[in-house]
Amino acid sequence: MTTQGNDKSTANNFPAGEGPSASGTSHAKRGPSIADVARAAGVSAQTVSRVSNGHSNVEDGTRIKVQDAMRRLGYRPNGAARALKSGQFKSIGVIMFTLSSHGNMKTLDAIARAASDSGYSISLIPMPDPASSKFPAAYNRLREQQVDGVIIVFDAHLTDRADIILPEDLPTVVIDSKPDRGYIMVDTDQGGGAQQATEHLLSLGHANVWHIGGPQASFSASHRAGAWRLTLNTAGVTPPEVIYGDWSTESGYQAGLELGSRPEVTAIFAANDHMALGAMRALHELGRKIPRDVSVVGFDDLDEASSFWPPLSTVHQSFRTVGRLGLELLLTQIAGGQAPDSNWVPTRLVVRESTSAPSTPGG
Amino acid sequence: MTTQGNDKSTANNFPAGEGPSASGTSHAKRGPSIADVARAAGVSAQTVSRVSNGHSNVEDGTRIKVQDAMRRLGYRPNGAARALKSGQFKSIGVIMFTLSSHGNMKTLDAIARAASDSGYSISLIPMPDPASSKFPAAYNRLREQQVDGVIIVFDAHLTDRADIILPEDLPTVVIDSKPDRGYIMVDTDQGGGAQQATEHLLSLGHANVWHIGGPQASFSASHRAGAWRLTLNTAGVTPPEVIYGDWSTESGYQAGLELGSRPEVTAIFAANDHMALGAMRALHELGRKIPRDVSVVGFDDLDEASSFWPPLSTVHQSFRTVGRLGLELLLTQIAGGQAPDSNWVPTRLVVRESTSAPSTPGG
DNA sequence: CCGTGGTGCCCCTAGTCCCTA
DNA sequence: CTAGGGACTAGGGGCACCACG
Repeated sequence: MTTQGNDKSTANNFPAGEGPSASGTSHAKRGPSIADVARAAGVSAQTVSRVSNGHSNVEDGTRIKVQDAMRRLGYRPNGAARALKSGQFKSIGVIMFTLSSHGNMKTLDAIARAASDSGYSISLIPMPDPASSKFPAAYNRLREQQVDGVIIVFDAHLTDRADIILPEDLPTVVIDSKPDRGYIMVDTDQGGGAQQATEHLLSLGHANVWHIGGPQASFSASHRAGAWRLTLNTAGVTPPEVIYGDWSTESGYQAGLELGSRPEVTAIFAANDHMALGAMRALHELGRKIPRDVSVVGFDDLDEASSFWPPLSTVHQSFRTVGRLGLELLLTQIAGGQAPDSNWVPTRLVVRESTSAPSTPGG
Repeated sequence: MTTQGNDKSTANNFPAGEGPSASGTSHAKRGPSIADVARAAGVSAQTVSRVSNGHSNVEDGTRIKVQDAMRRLGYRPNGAARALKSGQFKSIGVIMFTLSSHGNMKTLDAIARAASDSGYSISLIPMPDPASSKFPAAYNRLREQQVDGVIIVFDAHLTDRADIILPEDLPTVVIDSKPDRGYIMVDTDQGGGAQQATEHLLSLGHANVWHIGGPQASFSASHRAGAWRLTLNTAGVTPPEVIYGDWSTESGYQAGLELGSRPEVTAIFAANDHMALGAMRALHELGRKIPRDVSVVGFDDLDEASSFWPPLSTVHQSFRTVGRLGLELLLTQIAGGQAPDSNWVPTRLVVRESTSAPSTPGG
């Protein structure tokens, strides 16, 4: 008789007379559970579970009764309980260092959409501090949340990550241009893009191509610079010295002031659109016409690039494809499959009005 | 011998003889549980729980033993089990319509950082389709994930959302400029910003200020246009007709071509920086000097705005503050508190080089 | 053999009980 | 005797497994 429980509210008797419901957790509103639905439909909880998971061996009449009860009560399966039972949460963690960059945002967008399509949700962990010391903490937080896998988006701006160690017990995909250590990586084909840009300028008749590089410690930047150098060498041209920026428009501006003051400079390949924008501003100020006096090519193809003055010729990279592919590779791993280690997404040169043949013969 | 368990791991005998551990869920790698830690440390599971939750009544020696065992085993509390027990998952759902806008991204960044600081994680649901029909599905997915609250970021670009109904049983904050229906909202003070921009141009001596507006169905856009109109009226100036764009640089370019061809136009206030950029491109093409012939003010203060040609005077809005405040209001609700309905975050005018006094007397 | 109901367990923590100093 | 601290138990919601008609 102690646990008589003809309805739900029973199942434990309180020794002290106090009302049980007023104990602390008043704000945690719990929705209807599988048991409530079962009671309302006049079936057992297991049958409700079967309906909810689309199992086949349920009579049509029963199924309809149950679905009706679910709708009436506004039942939603409890993901936490499901995760506890199954060990899978249908959720993936995304670690990002900053959202305030065009590429990261696009990538995140693509990951989120692809995940949503696959029935996964995204748990986002921002890492304001690129210090590797904070890294394990982020990983641990994701593990606590029972994520099934992790995508790490290393920012192109991030420089020092030599000592970041990835745990091996959680499927992981890294979006970054540093293929080693045996993890799965995806990134834009930085080298291919830089080659396209450089070849474009050479084919227009420029005798040489100057390069405004990203920070030397950045892998994407060094890939771009390396391919630029190789392309020039292949064409029999001696690469001039690189002017290094830090990806910002301001650093591009500084580099532009320096290059613009040298009359032999007729073609500039900037490692990203922001620096290209800054360089163009410097060229404007120096009175050098674009593209008549100097041609400029960027890298990224920002949405605004077509509205720069003049509209910027640039290398388009598909962050969408990178994000989608990253998720795909992660799901493959989660399913226990083998994914290829290094994955490069091709770029596309977009020619606009910041490039033309040189008006004066170079050199 | 089957389950001999001479130590505490016992407590249940398996009816069928099968080994219990080998049952089916092979792919779901489960980490060490509280029981494993307890066994390793030679204490009970409850003591481990107390240590892990920082309760006070644990002897120092015991605590250290337990923490040591945790570290050795790489133990992480299981968030799903915790959520199941407590009803709170320390997780916030964020519904966004697009990440591909500067403002949304900044806002998300701010929300994510603030949430992280408060020990909450972010579950991101993208809504590619602004159709309201998809809306309940997104909400349901979040509810399944046991989120403690929801932040909805309505995109400024989104037009028709008349029939989106917010559930009442989950704390919700809306980031948008449409204060009604009794939900909690936060947004930039659109009107105040537009007023600052307009007053700036008037105070420079311009006889009138033309406006390139955002889409008419956008609340932020109509707030900005309304305040611009009111400011002109207050100054005794009859507002000219608005040229409507769709926030894109291209639409700004079109508007710029139209306004730039009219010699009486000496001052333009564009409803966002992208349209201002497009308009400036049109003015360049038409040969009208900025700011000598025409002054231009934008709205947003994009990072690149200082590198536009010329550097753009614009209204700075703090997405960071909006995001942070939104999260704060949500946490207040989750804690059962009362949050103010309408919250406006002030703007700041940033004067750069795209504005000056008119060189010729207007009109 | 199919459809249904009953039981145990996923992991954690609140509350209570019990032991020791 | 009290007080402090460790151990035990009971679910929280859902689903795999078996038993049963």
